[in-house]
Amino acid sequence: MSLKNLLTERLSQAFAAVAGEPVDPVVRRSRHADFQAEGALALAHRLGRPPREIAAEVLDRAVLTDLCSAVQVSGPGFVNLTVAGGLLDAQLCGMAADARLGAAPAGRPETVLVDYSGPNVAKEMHVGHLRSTIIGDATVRLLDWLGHRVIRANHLGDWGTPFGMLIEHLRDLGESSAAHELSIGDLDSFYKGARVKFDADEAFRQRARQRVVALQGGDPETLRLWRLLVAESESYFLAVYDRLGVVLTRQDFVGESYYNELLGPVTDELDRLDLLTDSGDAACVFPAGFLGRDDEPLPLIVRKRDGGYGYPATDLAAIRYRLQDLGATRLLYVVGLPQRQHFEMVYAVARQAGWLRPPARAEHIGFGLVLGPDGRKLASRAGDSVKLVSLLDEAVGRAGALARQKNPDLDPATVAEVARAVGIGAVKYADLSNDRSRDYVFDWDRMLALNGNTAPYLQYAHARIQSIFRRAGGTPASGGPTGSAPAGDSISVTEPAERALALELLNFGAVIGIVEQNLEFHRLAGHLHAVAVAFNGFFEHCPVLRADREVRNSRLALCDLTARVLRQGLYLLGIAAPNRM
RNA sequence: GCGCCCGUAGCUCAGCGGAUAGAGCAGCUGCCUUCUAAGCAGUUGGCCGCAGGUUCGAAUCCUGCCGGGCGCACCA
Repeated sequence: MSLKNLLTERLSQAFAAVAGEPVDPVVRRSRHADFQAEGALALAHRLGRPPREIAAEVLDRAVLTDLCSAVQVSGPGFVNLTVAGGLLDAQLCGMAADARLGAAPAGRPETVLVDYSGPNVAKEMHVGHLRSTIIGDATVRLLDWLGHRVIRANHLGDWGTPFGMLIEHLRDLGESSAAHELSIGDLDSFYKGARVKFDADEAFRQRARQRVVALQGGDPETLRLWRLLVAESESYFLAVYDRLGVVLTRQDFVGESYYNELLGPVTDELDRLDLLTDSGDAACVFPAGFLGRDDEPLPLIVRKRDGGYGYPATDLAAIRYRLQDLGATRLLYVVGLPQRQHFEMVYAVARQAGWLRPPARAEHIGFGLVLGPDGRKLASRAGDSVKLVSLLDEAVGRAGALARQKNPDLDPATVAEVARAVGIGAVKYADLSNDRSRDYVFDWDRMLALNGNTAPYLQYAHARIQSIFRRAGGTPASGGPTGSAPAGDSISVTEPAERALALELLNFGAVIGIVEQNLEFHRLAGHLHAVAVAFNGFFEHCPVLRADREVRNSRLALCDLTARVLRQGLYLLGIAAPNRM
């Protein structure tokens, strides 16, 4: 049990005795002690007694001698709690012996579907896909680690009218040269080539339209060409994901086209349920509570006037499939904030149709924009969106230059490895360390800085620990992302810097539990940063290798535990922790 | 017009009901014969957009303004 819970439990009993009813002691971390209990303040009004008097009586009745080395009433009525060293030691040892580092596995594992990344076939991946891919990846890693059954859903844009134009362009170029252009990742010029012809050439436009009809009609040759486009794009996306270090695989690609045959049946079902309204020849659902301009009810257009289906229909088919066929009880849509209303409407319809029922729920994991230094949406000098691969190349390039400059002793292979870990890690961390719902400013110098709340700072703390173990003449017991339990040396913290580090480390499990619920990864990032800060303080003030044997072993164990927390935390964010840098 | 997100130090951001609002950068000061100074320690800097309200207590909750961004029927 966590320190906070232990303290809460004991204090609850004392508070209940004083108040004559259950009271939350409200235990929090404190600047004035290790923890503080604030419950007396809230109680004062109800009991009509001064809060300090209540706090004093609570302390009188509370059994805390085995948990705290000092307790004190302070300020207007806070109870300040200093955790006993022995308790810290025991907690640290327990944590060190736990492969999960004190993070509770899911109490009730469920099937979670995460919809993220979602690039468009035959189009370049750009910064617009960055956040969804990174946040989705972290979501998948965390929930999977906690023992949930996680289904990764990469909802590719692989269907729709643009494919008429793209397939015709493919035929014009010839399959082999088109495939070549696509396989080298030059999707931009392929798409633009098609676009230019479509805009300028009436004959091409005609062919494109007919091709759309053929595609929707299931013409075998058209489908073959379409599959070629999709397959080439998928290969390209996989290369980008590999570079990014994202766990998406080809099996996770379930594009919009997958739902084509479900569109009719879903529409029929909505009709049977009497949810469908004919509105100007379009088949619409009007979920309650959604109003558009001029206060008219806002429709979700299931079938367009021309008989075609748009993305609302696909999203409805997908949500039904995910709930009914895949059995997901938690649906996470990692999609930009602007689409908030659209998804709220989809969920509302799914609820009205009876598909989305508790305990199943759907959540929009929305996020803001990536801004350039000018405070506007990040764009290239030419004004168009920045290719994701060029962004990653630059990240690795900059990190490599920094690595060579800061640590000239590294051999080229290590530099390459460090450059990748640091460069890609910096980009991901810059994203995940900010509140999802806000826009954030993309700034190379800041995200690659060794100071502050950055990936390199955390990675550096980890590398310093590994350096200690190299010099100690042995490798730390832990190796993988989760690691195994260390040698079993007992930990004993005495110095203030050790205590500060211990208190941060012991917070890991609670933070994981919170992020499991709200998927606010900046809280995990903030925790890891606090751990790294505490470690660097410890590193400065508490020699490890020069200490006497007993202290040395204890500190080595503390170092290993710190490394494991950093490594596991970074792993959950999708970031590598190199052993040297 | 309606709805959503956001206004915290010069800059980039935490904090989202509790004690004197915290980091990093930028500025100023110290610390490398000692486990990676890619570090540490110190210091300067804030009517928490404005105004009401709720509360023993508000940056945090409610209401109304002001400012910025984004959505709101057949493109995804």
